[in-house]
Amino acid sequence: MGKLTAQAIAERALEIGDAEGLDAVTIRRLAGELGVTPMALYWHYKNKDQLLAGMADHLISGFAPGAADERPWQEQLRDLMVGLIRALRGHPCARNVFDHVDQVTVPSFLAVWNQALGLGRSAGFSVEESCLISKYLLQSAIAIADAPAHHREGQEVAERVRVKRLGLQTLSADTYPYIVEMAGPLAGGLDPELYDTFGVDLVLAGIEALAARRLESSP
Amino acid sequence: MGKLTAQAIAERALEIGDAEGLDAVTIRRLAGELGVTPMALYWHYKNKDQLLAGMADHLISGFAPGAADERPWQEQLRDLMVGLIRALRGHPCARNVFDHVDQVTVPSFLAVWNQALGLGRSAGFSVEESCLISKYLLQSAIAIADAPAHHREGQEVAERVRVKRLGLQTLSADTYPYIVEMAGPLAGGLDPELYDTFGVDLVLAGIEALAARRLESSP
DNA sequence: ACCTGAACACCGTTCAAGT
DNA sequence: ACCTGAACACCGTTCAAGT
Repeated sequence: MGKLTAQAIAERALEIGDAEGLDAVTIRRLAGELGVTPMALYWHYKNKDQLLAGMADHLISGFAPGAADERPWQEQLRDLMVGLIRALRGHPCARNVFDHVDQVTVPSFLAVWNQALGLGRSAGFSVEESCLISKYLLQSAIAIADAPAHHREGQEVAERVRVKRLGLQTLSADTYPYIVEMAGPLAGGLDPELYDTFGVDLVLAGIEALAARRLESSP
Repeated sequence: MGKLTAQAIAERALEIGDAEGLDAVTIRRLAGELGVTPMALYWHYKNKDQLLAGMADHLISGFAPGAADERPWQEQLRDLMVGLIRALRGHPCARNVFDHVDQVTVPSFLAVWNQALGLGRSAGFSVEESCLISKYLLQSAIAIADAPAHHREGQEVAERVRVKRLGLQTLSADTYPYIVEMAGPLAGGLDPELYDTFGVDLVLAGIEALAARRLESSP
């Protein structure tokens, strides 16, 4: 089979993480599946944090944002967001990976971030505001990509949703009336289409609204 | 000293997590600090996940949202968000805790969530939309509360920000021009005031904009 | 009800050594 | 350059036993 390379290790780690959760991604387990000694991995990654960063980089590596063009910034920001979501979709452990990683050490993520920063600036936001907007947009994209509604519609995930819904429905309807009422959608039974469009719309609507406020206060 | 109770254990765990990071919160370490055998903790929490849920619950327990009143929903949603942010502020490990916990198992979090759901409904959003909005608002609040700008202004955190900024500044200015330019604010050197107000404004502006769109499309 | 002691099956990582 | 072997200092958790 293929040679043992940093890339191959990260890919295998993602397979394990997607299938069994990030906790199952262990140096020893990973080495075992790759038919190698645990220490072999330390040649390619100097520790587990670096491996996680490698996984994060691999997750985004397929999505290189094109150079900024002449279209309105709203459109480009939306493309960036849906592109990122699409790249992370199908990797259930993606969000978990990014939670454990210092995003500043992930080159492909920095590339996307850089693009978002530029678009924020061109929308008329200050340096500080652009930082906040971009952080917020990227974080929201990661969260949206993590929608349970989209994870491979396996039998066992449907079962987990069912259990979760039942758990919510059996809560006290006096103290948590709305939770009980909306147990179905809350547990993950949402329309995937709506989840994506609505989430992206929400983020972009907020950014656009603040951009408009900026313009009217300092014309 | 105080008796060994689930509450006391969660408090001590939060102290460790806030001071040294969540990884330092270990059953054995925690038991040691409490002057007790590791197994003693298993009487109060049946496993570590339950302990983390207890920590999450303790984080929010100080913030009980008042019943919904007659004020406009925008105002109440804002109060809910800033209240949650204030409750989590000063607990650097809060975000990490919530990342590891199934939020549905945290009663005090469910109470806040329930409130947000109700306000979403009263804003005219559908059941599904209210679910998405509330999830999004709560998640954003947790992220905003985690602002590095707010963590106890200790010497060592200032040093970490400096190192991070330098790391960003020494990146290739060709591939990441905006990142390099905005290294300062990106590394965490933002005005705390701006961070909060702008973040909350962003989320609420998005929600309000979508509420307005709903009204005009189905009057 | 509340806690201890000993044991099990794991971790990440270092360090010296092999080829 | 790339990988192995043995060892260290940890983990979470179970299970039987104490009071």
